[in-house]
This record gives sequence, C-alpha cells and structure tokens, in this order.
Amino acid sequence: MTKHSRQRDAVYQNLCMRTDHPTAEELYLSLKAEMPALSLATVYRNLAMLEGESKIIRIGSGGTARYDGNISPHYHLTCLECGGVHDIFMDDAGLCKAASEHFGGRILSHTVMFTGYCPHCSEKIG
Amino acid sequence: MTKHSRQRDAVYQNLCMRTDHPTAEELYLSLKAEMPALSLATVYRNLAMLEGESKIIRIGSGGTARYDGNISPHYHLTCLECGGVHDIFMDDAGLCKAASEHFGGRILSHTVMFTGYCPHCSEKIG
DNA sequence: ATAATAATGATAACAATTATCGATATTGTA
DNA sequence: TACAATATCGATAATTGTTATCATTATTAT
Repeated sequence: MTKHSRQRDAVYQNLCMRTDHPTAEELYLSLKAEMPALSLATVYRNLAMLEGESKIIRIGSGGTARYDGNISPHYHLTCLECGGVHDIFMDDAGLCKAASEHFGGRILSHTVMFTGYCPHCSEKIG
Repeated sequence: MTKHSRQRDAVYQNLCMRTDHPTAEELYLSLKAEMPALSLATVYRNLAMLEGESKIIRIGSGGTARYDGNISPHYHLTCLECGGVHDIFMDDAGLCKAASEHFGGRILSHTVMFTGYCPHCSEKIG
C-alpha cells in the first residue's frame, strides 16, 4: 500500500513548476530551502517512484540523470553552448509506426535527443 | 601525437565485429580471453578516444553506457523482455529539419531510442 | 640503437545512485 | 481520538560506473 507523503508532493510540484529539467541534486537543493530536513535519498526515492507511476520522465542524458514533469509527448535538445536541455514540442511524424514497419516487433514509445544550439545561443554565436 | 596501440585496435575490432552494443565491461571480458593482461581502464580510455574520433558511438542508455561500432545513421530499440539493444535502420524522415522549424536554433544531430519488444520476444510473448 | 613520449596496467579516487536501518509520519480500524 | 501496522523518512554506508594517477612498457622518429 502506497502512502501519501509531503516530500513526494514537494518533489512532484517543484518539478512540474519548472522547465529546466533539473538533476536530482538540483531538485534537492531547491527543496531544501523550504524543507531543511529533506534528504537527498528521499528525492531519489520519490523520483523513482513517480517515474514508476509515469507521472514524470527521466531523461538519461549521458552522465547524470535529469527529470521532466511534463509527460506530454515532446523532444529535447542539449545545447552545446549553454549546456541546457530545452523542450521541443512537435509531432512525432509517425516515427514509431515507421520504425515498426522497418523493424517488426512491437514499439511502444520513443525518446529523441537533439544536439545543437538553442535559439538564444545560436544567435549569440552568429 | 597519437600513437598506435594493439589494445585500441583490439577494442575497435571487437566492437565492430559484434552487433550487441556491449558495455565497456562486456568488451573488457571478451577481450581478456585473448589479451589476459588487458586492463578495464584501457578499455574505457580507448573507447573515449575512439568516440572522440567519431569512429564509434556511445549509446547513453540510462545507467551504464553501451557502445556501437556502426556509425552509419540508425536508431536503437531497448527490448523490455530480453533487455537487448537492437538496431533499427530507417530514414530519419527529416526529423532534424522539422525540429529546427519548430524550435529555431541550430540542430546538428539527434539520437532516437525506441522502447518495446524486439521481433523475437514479441512473437514469444504473443 | 636510442631518445622521447604516448599508452599501458594496477589501483585509487570520484560521482551518481541505491541499500540499510532505526526513527517518524500516515492511514485504517476500533 | 487512540492505537496498531507499516510506508516513508533522514542519515549514512555501500555499490556501481567511470575517470585520474603514476610508475612501467611499447611505439615511433631520428
């Protein structure tokens, strides 16, 4: 039986409030302000729990994991200049369907990570 | 100046020979048979070097990194049943171009990871 | 052959994440 | 409301994947 917890609510709310795809530690530091007793392990625990319930998404961007409270289908771009992870909202152009046809099997979902420069950095660099 | 090394050749050859997208440790164990003195650190070092030269690809599939000696553009699928990472060769359907239009900025590349069941497991499960 | 130095093997260090455990908070039942 | 059962917590140890260090070895140009 899964019980309610203030900490889990806080993690979920904080994550949903922002669009910067924070790491577990960034979330922890942000929450620590209003919840001084919070433990990093609790953040990890609840992130895993929320991911299990499909309420959030984990972005396995290489080294350290980032999290996203927006579960509507969208893609991400890692900016080579500022290092940030930005959202790209667009149609999947039937990618899963096309892949199924090429590959066989059953394809349930997909994630796309783009690499390049975000609009801001792109302009800055010229 | 970068020198030639038997170990780097062995890593590269072994990786190119297979299609199972091994982890660094899997490569290490495989090579250890013919090269008993090999060190895991050497495998990591050379994988990083080869990736830097764009001769191989690192697949940041969540926790532990996997590597691919096939650098022709293609996608991957993680099978929920067997846990394997399989290749999917298909056209990118102008994904980068579409994303650029939606997002602005400059998009250089992208990676796609599908999740589902490979043909073999899909049939097995029914 | 020799000198210069890149690469190696062994292992320590590191960072991110997970497991452990006694204490605390939440929830269903009385 | 009180109580028992237990999920979750905070603190921290342990684990894991990866990188850094360093003395030794292999490769390359001369």
